[in-house]
Amino acid sequence: MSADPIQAPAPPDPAESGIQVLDRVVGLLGLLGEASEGGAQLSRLAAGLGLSASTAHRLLAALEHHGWVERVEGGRRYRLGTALIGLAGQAAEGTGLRRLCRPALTRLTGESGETTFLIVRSGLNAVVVDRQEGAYVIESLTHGVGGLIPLGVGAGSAAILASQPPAEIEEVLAANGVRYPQFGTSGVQVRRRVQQIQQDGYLLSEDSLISGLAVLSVAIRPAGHNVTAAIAMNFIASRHDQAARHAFLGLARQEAARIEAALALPGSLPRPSSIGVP
Amino acid sequence: MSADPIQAPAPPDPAESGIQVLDRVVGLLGLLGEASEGGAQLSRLAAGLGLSASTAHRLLAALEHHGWVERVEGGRRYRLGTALIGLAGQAAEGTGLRRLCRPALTRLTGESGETTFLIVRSGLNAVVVDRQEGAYVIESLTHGVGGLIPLGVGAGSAAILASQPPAEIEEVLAANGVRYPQFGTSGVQVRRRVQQIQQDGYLLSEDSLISGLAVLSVAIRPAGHNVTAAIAMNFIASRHDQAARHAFLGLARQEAARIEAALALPGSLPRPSSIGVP
DNA sequence: GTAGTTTTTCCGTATTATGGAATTGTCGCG
DNA sequence: CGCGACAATTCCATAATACGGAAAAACTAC
Repeated sequence: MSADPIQAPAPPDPAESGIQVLDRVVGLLGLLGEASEGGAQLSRLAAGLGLSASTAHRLLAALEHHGWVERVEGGRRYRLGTALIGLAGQAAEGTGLRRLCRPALTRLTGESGETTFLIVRSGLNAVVVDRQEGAYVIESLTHGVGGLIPLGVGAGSAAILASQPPAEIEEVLAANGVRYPQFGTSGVQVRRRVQQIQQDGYLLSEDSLISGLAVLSVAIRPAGHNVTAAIAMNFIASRHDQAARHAFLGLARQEAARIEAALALPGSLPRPSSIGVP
Repeated sequence: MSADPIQAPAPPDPAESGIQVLDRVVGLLGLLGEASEGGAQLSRLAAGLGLSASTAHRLLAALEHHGWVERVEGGRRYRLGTALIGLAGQAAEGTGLRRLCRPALTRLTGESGETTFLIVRSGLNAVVVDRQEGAYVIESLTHGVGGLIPLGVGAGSAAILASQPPAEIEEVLAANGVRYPQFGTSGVQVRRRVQQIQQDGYLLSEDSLISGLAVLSVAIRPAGHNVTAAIAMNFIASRHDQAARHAFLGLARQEAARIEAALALPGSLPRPSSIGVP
């Protein structure tokens, strides 16, 4: 017999890691993240992952014990816990990138009065690591720190994608293809934009997903490291003329260059201080 | 024999949850969070938790697979991964509190030019859920979004503690007692401050941990819910006189009241929109 | 070039998580 | 107000899972 009739040759599910408890926990947290507002109920979660109710319950209880999951006021529904926020803070600080870039973001927001973002790659997504609010809050910009965006969608995210090696770009495009339509774009569009960025070294676009909103982004590509991050700005198109926008672009490129230079020096990342507590 | 000589009666470690893989993962991530900058190496992590090297390796590999852990450039050291940042963003948005409070923070920062924080309880800690940067960046304020502070230390954190039921307060004070000295304070001081807040309903202090830095905080105590959050402001004392500080306090109390009112209405939390992507 | 340390892989074992079944709790409807 | 249906929780025997010792490989230091 050429094929073993009983033992299927272990189909390697890309979502599995070798430790199922972890896979399941990750799955649960993922579902909880999607579940909006009122939280998710046990049975849905269990069904969503193909778990028995008892297993789901046991895992959730353990997660709750660690503060990774909370029960919504009423008592019966689950939601992501605040302990995760703390972990993430440490993760964001971990590379030191946020600390290094914050002054740049502050300066950019100060000069322009617009909202600036620091964005980093995370697998197939880009994640907002820091954000400085501009003078005018743009209502539709709901992506705060921790916001996830498919790699390629949006200015900063596209800039990061554009600075990946070609093979990597193709992989991402293939993997994210199905998600693009949900975000009002397409693989073709993303590819075009990426090429544009590779050519120019930046993105400055008047016609973002939201009409009247201009976007701008510059990738941060330090020499030695492979941190691929980007600085992005979103602003109301009508508030500035083309000259002003190009001025902002210049500032952003300057800040990016400064950060790249700082990263080139070993030990450049400033150390944290533990006092000064709100 | 009165005591069983072999089977110790399962000493219930408060850090254990019933699922050891999870406990160990939490432990690993905790250590990784403390490990600064260059990351942590496998052997230290394993030793820190009393694990065999192989177990630690297997767990870390699985975590890396999920993006919860990354390997620092060189290749051999570990650090927290960006996927956690994404999770946290969802956690922070989960309650809807951040979305609800952001306009308030923006207004407060706009009026005062100072940095404002939204802080929420997380177990024995308070965690910074949102932060709006003031016009002047105060260098020593390193606590960005996700920053962890022992409950009772710092203005916002103390305000949250003060709004807990008395028994709870005692528990927290007992548990956190040993940590206070590390943060330049003491259980006695914290208790005094908490009583002050309970009496006044707010905290306005000129003598924070950092000289020349004034702090201000107001708890958010919605009627039905038990969300205990706080708004805090840190500002340079010399930039304002006492009258101005009291004006800011008034604004903050007003915003807190507005938020409490909004929380009282069911369905008050605004829904997220998925467009508007940096 | 060699000795020592750290990381990674392998694999038999027993500890651990599993899920079916039973119990308790909660909600909706007659 | 009480019954029926559904969801959550607890219990427990089972086997699948994660464990860690040992050996190999990779890397560092000397």
